[in-house]
Amino acid sequence: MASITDVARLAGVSTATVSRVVSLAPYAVNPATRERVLEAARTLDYVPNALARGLHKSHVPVVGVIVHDITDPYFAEVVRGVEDAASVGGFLVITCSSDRIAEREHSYVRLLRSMRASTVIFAGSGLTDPALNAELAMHLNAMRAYGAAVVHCSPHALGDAEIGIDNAAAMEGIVVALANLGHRRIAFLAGPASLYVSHERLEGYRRGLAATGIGSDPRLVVSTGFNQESGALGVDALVAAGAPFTAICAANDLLALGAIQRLAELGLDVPRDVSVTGFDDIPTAAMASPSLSTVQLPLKEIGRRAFAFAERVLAGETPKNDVLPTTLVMRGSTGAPPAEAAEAAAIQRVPTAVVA
Amino acid sequence: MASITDVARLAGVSTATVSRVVSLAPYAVNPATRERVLEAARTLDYVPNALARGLHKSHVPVVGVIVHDITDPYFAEVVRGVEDAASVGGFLVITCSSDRIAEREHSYVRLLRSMRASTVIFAGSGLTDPALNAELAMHLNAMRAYGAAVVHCSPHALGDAEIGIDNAAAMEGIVVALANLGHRRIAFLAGPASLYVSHERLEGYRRGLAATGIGSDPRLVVSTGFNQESGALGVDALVAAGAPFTAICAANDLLALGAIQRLAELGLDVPRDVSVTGFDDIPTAAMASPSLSTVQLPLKEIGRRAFAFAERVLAGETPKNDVLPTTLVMRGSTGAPPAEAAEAAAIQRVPTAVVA
DNA sequence: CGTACGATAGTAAACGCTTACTTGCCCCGC
DNA sequence: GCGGGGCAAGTAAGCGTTTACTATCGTACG
Repeated sequence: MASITDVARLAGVSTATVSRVVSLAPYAVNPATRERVLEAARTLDYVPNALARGLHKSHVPVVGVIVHDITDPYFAEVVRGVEDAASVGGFLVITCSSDRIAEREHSYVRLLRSMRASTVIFAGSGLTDPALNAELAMHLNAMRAYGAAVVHCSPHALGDAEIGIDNAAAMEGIVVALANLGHRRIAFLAGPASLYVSHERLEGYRRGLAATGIGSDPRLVVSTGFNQESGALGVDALVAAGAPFTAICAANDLLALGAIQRLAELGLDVPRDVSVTGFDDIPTAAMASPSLSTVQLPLKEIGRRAFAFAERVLAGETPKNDVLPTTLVMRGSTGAPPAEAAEAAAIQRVPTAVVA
Repeated sequence: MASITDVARLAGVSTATVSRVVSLAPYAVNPATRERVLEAARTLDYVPNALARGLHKSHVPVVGVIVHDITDPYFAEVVRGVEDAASVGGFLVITCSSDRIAEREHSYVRLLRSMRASTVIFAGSGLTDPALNAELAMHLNAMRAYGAAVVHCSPHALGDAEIGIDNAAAMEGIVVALANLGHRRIAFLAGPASLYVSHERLEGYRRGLAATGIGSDPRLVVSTGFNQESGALGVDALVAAGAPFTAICAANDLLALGAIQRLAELGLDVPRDVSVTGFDDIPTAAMASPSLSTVQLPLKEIGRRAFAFAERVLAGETPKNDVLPTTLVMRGSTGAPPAEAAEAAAIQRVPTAVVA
């Protein structure tokens, strides 16, 4: 492994000169000398040591992205966006799947700090865990102290996302759309209460109800996980609660997909018997059947912007926070509620199916 | 940012002692002293600088995973497996989406090398690009020279995967299964010819045909991309080729899913008119409709094993290569071929649909 | 003709940590 | 009583870069 010293020796110059040419420093180097250095570097297959460079500069061109689970298409998209933006500047992207476990999130951030990552992006929502958030704050401040940038793509303990979307407004929109279709009994699969984003989306659901004059029924709101299985479980909980409903509004797509699956198992047709909506518009949403009505988030763009934001912070600027637009996309999983009689029939059918 | 010097000063010991306790070195340190050091470290919120440590050790606990696209569930699963295994040892995982572009792959590996990553795992198949492979070989050798481990999860230019599956055998199995269902005209969506894995799967297809005494028809094999859109395009190509078929065997799930979609648009029912099979068993495969018959790969396990393999290499051992088992899972997208008449009808219907 | 300045290149001091070597003690056995 | 051995801790030499200072050489200018 050739080092800068070897290159310097071969080119017959000092290491300072080599450094100046290979690191593209804004320092005048005689073109002839420069060429000689480049030639030597090529001959020796010299690749600068980023660690040594980082040791000196106090941080390395690495951005850590904390996600809940890279296997969740939502996060995969965001990470891809970050990667695309980061790679043009020669930054590497570290993904950290926390599984929403405070301890894992904390230890990942610590690791990122020990690596002197130049930026950490929280792709998912923050956890409502005071102990974690205190620890986190310490690490993040230490990171900022050595010059790192910190970006959130979702609400978190310390406030709003630097790059985000208006969760409440979007959710309100989809509830209103459901109401416009004629639904009055709209259930809500709320996601984990331990996530800030769940609260925002629930708030949007409530606002949607209020905006359309629909009274809220606590039996129609169930707290869940954030994956497909939770969607199925959520439907079971709703059925067990006993309050009739003609639509299910889920806090994310995975939940909605799971709900549709369970509904089918219960013999209920979507959207004939029950309409279902998601949130996020992950790639699968469009290709599921029925295709899912949902709110489309510019996931990749969020990732790209998050990195761009960090880049500006690293450059010493103080960029403004950004709220990206979302768009409602109504597909096959929503329709008018069944006629009064049909509705009653559908509801009655449920208990039977559950027993079966 | 407290450094080891600060801790040493506060604890009233030398930096050597601090290093010995915080780096868990196998060196006797008086328990009382150790406690004093730990206490000082805690007070100062000291986190060791991994760069400095790595500069000395010649590599850092970072593993780079080269994938084709992190957004592809196949790779997301593998990466997650690597991450799970890596995180227990305090390793960080860098994901690099190459999009199967030689230049990107090359530049990612170079970046990983400059960061002195301790291991690089190629999750996807190698590209059949001589220039790239030569460059790659250089970097990989340099990395091995500083102590890094290199692992492949798919066939590549230099040989078999250290951790892999038997692509040909698995593909042969699914073709045989189709033949057992009664299919004799089985088309193949082959994936990109630029990937080694495509060749292996094609080979399996051929073996399956041979094993069941079905003659091969070149019009039934079409080279494609590796994503959903390519699957749709593949169906179009097959239709254009004009040779009748009752089943489509795709080189991966995404392709199969795209094919099913296109088939539906052409008015063909799966599996009544055409059976379709995939390969990989990504999460979506089971929840698509019809659910996809495919070959299940232990994706996460592959990731875990790949890291475990690397870990052993780093420890100086020479682990054996591993071929993981795959399992055929027949679901809703496959069935018996249509009766002779129905088959003829289905084939006849195609051209019309294409025109429409 | 002396000087100051621009253009280049070199010197050497960090950056934070690990570790081979050295030092200082204390205790044991002859 | 003293040499030797073992435990603890310290010293200091790197690891590969960057960069603030210096140094050198012409040359243009007063």
